[in-house]
Amino acid sequence: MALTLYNTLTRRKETFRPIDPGNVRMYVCGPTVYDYAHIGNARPVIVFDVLFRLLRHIYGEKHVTYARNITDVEDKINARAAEEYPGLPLNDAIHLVTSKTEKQFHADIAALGVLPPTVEPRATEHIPGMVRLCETLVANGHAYVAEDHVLFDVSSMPDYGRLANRSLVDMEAGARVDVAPYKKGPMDFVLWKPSKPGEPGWPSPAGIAALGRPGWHIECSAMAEQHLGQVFDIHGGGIDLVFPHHENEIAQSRCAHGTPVMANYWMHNGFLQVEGEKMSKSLGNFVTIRELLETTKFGDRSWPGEVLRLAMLMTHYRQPIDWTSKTLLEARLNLLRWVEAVRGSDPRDETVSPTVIRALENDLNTPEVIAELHRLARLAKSTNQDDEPSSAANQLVWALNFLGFGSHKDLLRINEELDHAIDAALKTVIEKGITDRNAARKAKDFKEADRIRDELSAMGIQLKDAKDPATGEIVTTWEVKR
RNA sequence: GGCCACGUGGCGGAGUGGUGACGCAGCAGACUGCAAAUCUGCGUACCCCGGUUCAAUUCCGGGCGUGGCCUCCA
Repeated sequence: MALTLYNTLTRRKETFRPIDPGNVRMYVCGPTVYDYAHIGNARPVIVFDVLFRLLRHIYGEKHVTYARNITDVEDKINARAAEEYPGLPLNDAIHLVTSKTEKQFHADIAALGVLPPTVEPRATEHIPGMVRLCETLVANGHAYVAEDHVLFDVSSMPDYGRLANRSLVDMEAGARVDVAPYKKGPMDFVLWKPSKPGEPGWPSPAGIAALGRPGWHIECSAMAEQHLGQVFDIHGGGIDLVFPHHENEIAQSRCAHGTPVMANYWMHNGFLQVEGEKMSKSLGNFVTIRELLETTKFGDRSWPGEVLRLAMLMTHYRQPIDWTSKTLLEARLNLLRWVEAVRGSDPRDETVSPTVIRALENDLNTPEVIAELHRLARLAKSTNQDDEPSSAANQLVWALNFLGFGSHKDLLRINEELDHAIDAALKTVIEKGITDRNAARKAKDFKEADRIRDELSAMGIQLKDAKDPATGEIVTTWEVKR
């Protein structure tokens, strides 16, 4: 089956046909680095990581270029820098904020099993490209200079609004923004603006004498052009970026290059809510990736990155997702189950279940993938040899690996973390309890056996008795209560 | 006000013009000294009102509800 993707441009699922199968190119809007990434930021990062992995599987690792940018010039960064380092020159403070935040971001998403993109361009390293775009747009009549700003003239582009599916007339009718007096049209947007003294500034385009800095959208146009070319295959991001960010990127790039499209396929992940409400600092439900990984702030426990990743993939990427501790518990339970199913296996020949690939090829239907993982786990744990448990376990290992949950070894480590993360002293107590209890059971002193079991249970340790299928002996294991 | 999504069983969550998602919870059986765990099996659904159709949860129209965008936002 061919890869099919939902395209926001056409509002339907389409067969994916790359411009050049030898170099499939994808751009995804990355973070603006001024603060810890929150769990909503993690969604596109994970979703497009899955797509990246799938594209590499289909076209070959060397034939996919994935660019995910870092925006390190922006008003919020300036504000944060001034606030955090009031004693430093602004530009030094900005550098501290952006480099620190970028490091945090990389550490956070690495914990989520996200592969590094092929290139990770920074906005500040692409200022000349932005200046050139401005120059071109002014020269060809799509932009104009006013009060040291360069503004895009939306009336110069007949199909402006096509991605967001709205006409200029609609937007102006619904406008509720004060229009800057120097704008020709109310929807015109800034490509370049003057810097205030002390702010980061670069030599301006189009004969503007004052130092300036880029507007919000231009950085993506410049970085995409440099790393992927004027027209490329896939452009992704959160659905809230459709308008104005992506619409304006399209306007700038297409009008500068004279191309009918910027990217052939536009993909957008759905919005994330937290416990049924919009995530916001004022509601107090704002939650960062790092808090989920390292603190017990959400759901009274910390969560391994694999659990967060799975929770994100349990809902289809275009659907809204409600981020709840219940969802995380369910993800954790599923993961434990799968890890248990592959624990004793010895995976060799790499075979990713065709069902998994087929489900992903259908517009990244990860819930269907998860159903297949459950099926494989059931077979792997089946006692019926006709089900070929070892083959199923092997497939499960490779499917999980393919989806970014790590190698077989990593999976066993997850199990250790989720199940046996307990200090050595307590482990000794548990082992002794099991030995004593089994002795008591042999002596038919069930009162004593149950007392030991209850005592461990009160400590949060669950004993599990299982029959060894070969010998018929009862083997007792334990886990931290789920 | 304009535009765009979404509304599936107790819960989460796929999908489909006519029969099965899947998971959790629940119920039953096997196992167990009894439990738990595990294994096996089972049930219940498609917001409301019209329309199209032999047939609609699925397509179309209207309504209601929730969310998003129109201003920084993944």
